[in-house]
Amino acid sequence: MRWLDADEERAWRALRRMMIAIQSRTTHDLAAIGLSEPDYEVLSTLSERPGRTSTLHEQAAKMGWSRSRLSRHATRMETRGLVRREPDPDDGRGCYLVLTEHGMETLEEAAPAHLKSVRRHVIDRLSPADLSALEGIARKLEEPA
Amino acid sequence: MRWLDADEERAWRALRRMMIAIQSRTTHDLAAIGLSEPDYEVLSTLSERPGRTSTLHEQAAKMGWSRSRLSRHATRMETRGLVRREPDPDDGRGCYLVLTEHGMETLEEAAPAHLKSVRRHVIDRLSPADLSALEGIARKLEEPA
DNA sequence: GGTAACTTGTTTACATGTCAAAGAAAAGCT
DNA sequence: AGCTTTTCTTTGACATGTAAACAAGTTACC
Repeated sequence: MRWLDADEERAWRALRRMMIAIQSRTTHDLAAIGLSEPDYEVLSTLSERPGRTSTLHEQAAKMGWSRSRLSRHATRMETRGLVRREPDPDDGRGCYLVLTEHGMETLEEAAPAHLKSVRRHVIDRLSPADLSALEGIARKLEEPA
Repeated sequence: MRWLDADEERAWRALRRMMIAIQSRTTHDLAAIGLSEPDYEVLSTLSERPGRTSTLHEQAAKMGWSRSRLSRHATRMETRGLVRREPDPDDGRGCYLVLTEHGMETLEEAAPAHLKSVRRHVIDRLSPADLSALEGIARKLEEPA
């Protein structure tokens, strides 16, 4: 068993703290405008679809969520008027998730704030060289297996 | 409002996917030996203390948790016999959290598996140069403000 | 057509986190 | 000392995630 040497240990700890910091800061900024990170993700991925619509399972797959999670979250967002469900005429089991007008307006209001948050906490802290290095490293780490 | 250019956008997306991947993989590996990420964090930070002990609020501060969260988590870990509470003789409000023998054994069994997981998903995927660059970038991003 | 196997979305039971407020104890001030 | 404020832990109410079971619809294969 080879333990982490000092460099590896420092890098791993810094990485952990970085992930927690980014997560909590962007979440906090979004919360200030009444959305959670998952809310924002649903709204933004849905808005990129033709007709602002997608079946639940397709949407869940695209976001990497369980169907159960999306079903629950959709219900919560539905009660807030951000999305609505519609039956799928081609598949009696299925069900479309549709971004409502209110959902679209909410997203359009939230997007600049979220962008500002990402800039402030991430992008604007790094040089172009850092950013490019980070992208390369992130790609190596996100790879499956 | 300045939007993200193509490079920034790619870097941000890669970073998000990276964070999710690391999180879910290390969590998954720990779960295989019966511990959650928070469990492991409590056990390992507690084990580094003299007497394997710490007051709840000190421990919470060290981990960056709310006291409420730690109190609940400690209760759950207590029912599993991993830690136990002891009154603080110097402060009637306070309460020590003590790593039990079973908690220590569990940690000693989990540590190599967790190390292997970190190596496999992070450290061993990166060159020493990458690792050093990552540490520098992470330090910039974790900085407050 | 008929049946078995799979998909899709929901739901139940539970794990885990948050916030706010309660209760007890300590510290600070006069 | 006496009173107020703070600190520490816990708890109630609730938000949100998972895994497994379920009902209903679709598909595959004979």
